[in-house]
Amino acid sequence: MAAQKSAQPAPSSTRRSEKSRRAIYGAALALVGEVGYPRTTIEGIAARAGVGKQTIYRWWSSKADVLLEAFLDLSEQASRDAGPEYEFAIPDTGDLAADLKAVLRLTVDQLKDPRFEIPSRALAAEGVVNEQLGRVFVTKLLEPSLMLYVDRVRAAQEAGQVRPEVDPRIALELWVSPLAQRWLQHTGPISYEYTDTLVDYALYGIAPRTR
Amino acid sequence: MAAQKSAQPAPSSTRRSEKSRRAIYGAALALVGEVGYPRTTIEGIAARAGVGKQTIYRWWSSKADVLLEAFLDLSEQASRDAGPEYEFAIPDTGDLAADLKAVLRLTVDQLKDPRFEIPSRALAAEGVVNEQLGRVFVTKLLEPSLMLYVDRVRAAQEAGQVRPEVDPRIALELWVSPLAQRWLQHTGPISYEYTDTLVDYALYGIAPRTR
DNA sequence: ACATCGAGACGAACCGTCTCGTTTCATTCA
DNA sequence: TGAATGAAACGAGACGGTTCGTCTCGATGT
Repeated sequence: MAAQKSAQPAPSSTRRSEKSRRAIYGAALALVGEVGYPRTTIEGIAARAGVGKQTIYRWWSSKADVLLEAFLDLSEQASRDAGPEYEFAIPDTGDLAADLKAVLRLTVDQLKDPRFEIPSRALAAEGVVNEQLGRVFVTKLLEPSLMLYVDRVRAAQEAGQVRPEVDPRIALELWVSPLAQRWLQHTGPISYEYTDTLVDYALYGIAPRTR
Repeated sequence: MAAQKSAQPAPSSTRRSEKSRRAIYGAALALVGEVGYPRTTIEGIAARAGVGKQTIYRWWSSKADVLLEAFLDLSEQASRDAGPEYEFAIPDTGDLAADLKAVLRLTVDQLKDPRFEIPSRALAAEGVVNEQLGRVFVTKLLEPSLMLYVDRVRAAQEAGQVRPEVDPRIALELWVSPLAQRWLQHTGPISYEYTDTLVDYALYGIAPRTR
């Protein structure tokens, strides 16, 4: 379960200090939350963690890389805390619209949780400009969540609630992307009413229903 | 037409050197294109523009601010080049789906134009993390384009092609946001087929059409 | 034993501020 | 009209401060 290995680091060794690793994660997340991403420095993280700078440079390639792993660790920890065998998934009550609305409401709450907001904003921003990091961010954090929607949409297709020729991977973007963009770029407010509306539009379209 | 005034700067005066301003815009855009945003520095811009650092600090508050105005200037210039009285708008042939698909295809092309890609990526990224700049970016660049969709959707509503209770500002996000997210976060490929599909899903929904 | 550890010195790069003379330009006055 | 004037912006770059990433140090711990 543990041991994320990044691309380049891998100097070698099992002598690595677990205590330092955790202290670095904690310091990085704390600093980003307190002073923001741009003013979070490697030197600051090292000092706060009570660690030599070399210990950071030995195992990570950049500030963004440290924060990415710290955030991945936080996410894993959070999902472990949510229950030992609780696997997050989208409910299937048979009513696709209701299920999607329920999950999106949870997402809205999570997007507003300050514990997640600043680090994920920082990572998303870095990913926009740094394609390599962006791909890791998307692959490890975003894509797994999106696949849950793919599964749920496929189930709905089998239940005849979604047209069979619809591509689930594109369909999910009809509600995920608008929410993501409003959050990321501050292009509009985020509310339960908003996400409910998105689901309705996505399912039934904006054209008149009786053609 | 000229004279963008930023929020704070305003030291005073009409003695401002137009030549320096343009040289700074050019240097900023060139550097961002060549070495990327993070390695573009104020000192670098000043040197490249043949300008003293103070001249930059006098008129702009940050690297992001310089680049934002440079990009705004580039956009204005581009739309002037596109024709003296050519006002960009969404066509209205009476066929909403076709009109949207046509405009989105143009957008796809533009998103892949390297002249725009790197600076707008950099600005979008900065806007994610820097809310103040983000709002200017959204207000001055993004929102005006989105309003064109609002107008077109409203026309479609009057023509009975879109349900009257639909909120046009939310409707447009069904095709704009997915495209924006794929581009910004590299979450998927961008193609004409993709945007065509988005329009179809948005207009008619993903649920079976005959209920 | 030996690689990693905490600590911090080191030069380089930029930061943002601050003088320098120099240039530019609106105003003043011949 | 058209030279002289003076204030503000200008190019250049020195300056101290911060952070970078690299590099020694013993000390630690496995």
